Amino acid sequence: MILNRLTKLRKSNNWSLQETADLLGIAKSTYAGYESGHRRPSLEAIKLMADLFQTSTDYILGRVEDPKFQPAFEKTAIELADCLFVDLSVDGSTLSQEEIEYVIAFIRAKRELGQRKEQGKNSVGESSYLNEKTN
Amino acid sequence: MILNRLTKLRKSNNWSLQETADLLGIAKSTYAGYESGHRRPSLEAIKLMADLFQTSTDYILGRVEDPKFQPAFEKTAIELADCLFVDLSVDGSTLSQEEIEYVIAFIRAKRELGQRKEQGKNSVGESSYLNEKTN
DNA sequence: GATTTTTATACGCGAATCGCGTACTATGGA
DNA sequence: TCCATAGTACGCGATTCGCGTATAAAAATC
Repeated sequence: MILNRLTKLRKSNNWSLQETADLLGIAKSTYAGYESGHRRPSLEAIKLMADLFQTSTDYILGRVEDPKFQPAFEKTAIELADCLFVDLSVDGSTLSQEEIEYVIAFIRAKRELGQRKEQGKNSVGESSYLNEKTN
Repeated sequence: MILNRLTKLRKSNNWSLQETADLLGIAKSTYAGYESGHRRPSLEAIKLMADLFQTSTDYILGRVEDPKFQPAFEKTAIELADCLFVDLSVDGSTLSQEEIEYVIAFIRAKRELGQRKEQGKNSVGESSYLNEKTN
């Protein structure tokens, strides 16, 4: 069982622990225990969560990587806050959930400051300093 | 959890209860309890059986009908610097190439500062203290 | 047919742990 | 400041899990 996945699934729906627990019909502390690793869900709880999060028990238990039964790149645009299908990485190491949240906040702040670049456009200008790290 | 499925899976391999229990590394009476319904498997046991019988936990738990239905196993790790083929977005608007470069620089700077502020929060695996300075 | 081996089922008990209530801290808004 | 919400952690009662063991049926061996 992979702890981060539950948290990620819950946050992708913008649910609090209390909300999620209510939807599952269990106590908040119980569900919180699942996410923190203090408690492990029963078989029923696993199934309920798979239903609620619209994924599979195999994904929650860590047997498969893909939460959905569809290709990861079906969509061309991946919303960062909702990026369950892929792991993003920088310099080879995967971004943690917290880092992703920082990035989102960073982007928002940057846009807030009036740095409004064209949004739908892609200027494919390769930058040189990005490739300084070689594997 | 659907009782008959375990028995069918076991017999399709022509295994006895003892054989199956040995393969799973549990007591015969324990596994027999799963089939008879007297006992319910733990999360580990469910995963072990899914592996052994080459099916999914969802099938054993009765969430899907097809025992051979496995989700796509495409490991999707996107290196941000190389993700020209997919669009990332925040709040619905696509990140420009320049923004992505800023994000990469942001992440690198953040990691450079040493991310020891968080402890035991996200542990990918069992050891949470081991990977603070790996490569 | 009798004896031994294998298979399947069920019971009882000690140990493990599940789920809940509760308390605590941190954060943000009125 | 006060209050509400979010997240975390602890203790306890009750559930039940996993094992050994016993029993019965079936199969195999002689």
